[in-house]
Amino acid sequence: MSGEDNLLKLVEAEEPDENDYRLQEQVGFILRKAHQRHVSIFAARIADLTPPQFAALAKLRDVGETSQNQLGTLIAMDAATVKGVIDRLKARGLVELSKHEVDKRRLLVNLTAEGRDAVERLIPLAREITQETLAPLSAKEIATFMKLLAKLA
Amino acid sequence: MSGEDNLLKLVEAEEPDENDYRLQEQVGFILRKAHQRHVSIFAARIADLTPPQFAALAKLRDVGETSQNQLGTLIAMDAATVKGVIDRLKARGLVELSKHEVDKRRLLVNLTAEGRDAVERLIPLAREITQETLAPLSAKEIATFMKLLAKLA
DNA sequence: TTGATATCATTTGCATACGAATGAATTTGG
DNA sequence: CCAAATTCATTCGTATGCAAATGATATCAA
Repeated sequence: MSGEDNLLKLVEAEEPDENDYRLQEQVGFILRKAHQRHVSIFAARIADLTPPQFAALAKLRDVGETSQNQLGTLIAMDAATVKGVIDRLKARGLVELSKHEVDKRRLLVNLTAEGRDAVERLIPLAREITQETLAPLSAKEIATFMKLLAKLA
Repeated sequence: MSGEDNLLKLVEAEEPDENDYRLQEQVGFILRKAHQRHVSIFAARIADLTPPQFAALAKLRDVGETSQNQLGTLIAMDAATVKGVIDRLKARGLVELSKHEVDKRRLLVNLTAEGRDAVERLIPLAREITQETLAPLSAKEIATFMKLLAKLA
């Protein structure tokens, strides 16, 4: 092997082939597909609610009445997005809105009785959705995956 | 401990506490957040193109001219979505459309010279985006994570 | 106290994302 | 060969998701 060959190999090893970019192997692309698959599984099991809508209801069940903005922070939605989600839940009678007595900027959100019933009814299905999403992995793999995924999120 | 206590424990063990559903630990919720983080990193490095738009360009670079539908399959977008993406790329002169000579249903998509230049220029940035997205993980963790994520997608 | 800042909510505009319906063209099966 | 099924593309409606601008209110600091 000549010295030039060694140099070439070295360069290739340090600077991965310019012509070789595999979209299918990029984490962003696979993350997008994995998310799509999960949403699809969700829709198959819970047809009348989207994952963000369910997230809002589940979080309200946890924390009780909160401001719209605070809820958005808790479920990772910006103000514009959370407004749309809450509007639709309100239109369906699953949440109710009220004004904060002291801080007049805040819009308080809470579950209605119907909303609470809905969450309680859906939580078992949500557990199944989680299971089905993770079904391609073994129990051990699931533990590893969830740990690493949490680091990325 | 009474027999009733034992029964209670057994039931709790089989049927995980009804009142204990933690949204923050569900794979779908974390997957959504990880995806959001990636999109945010992407936008910070490549301001004038979205991840789906870049995916279309990168895939066209790989496979050359294809039908709009086929491209959608390759980058995991349904027909309605891919149409919008291609329309916007076309409006910016990055791809060009033509009709398939034989099969008149098909709309062929290809990179323009400008589109090809853009992809080549952006691929190094895309590599950096992948790296930054995975930065919270060690090299070993990255290998593990990508293997498991691929199984889920 | 008041002027600068910060926070909360809303609105607009743009870009995925997908189900469902439609129309045109092709392929398949009898 | 021809009717049925399939494929490709488009359109419509609905739902995130985010940046940027705006207005109202609250907090902070000089």
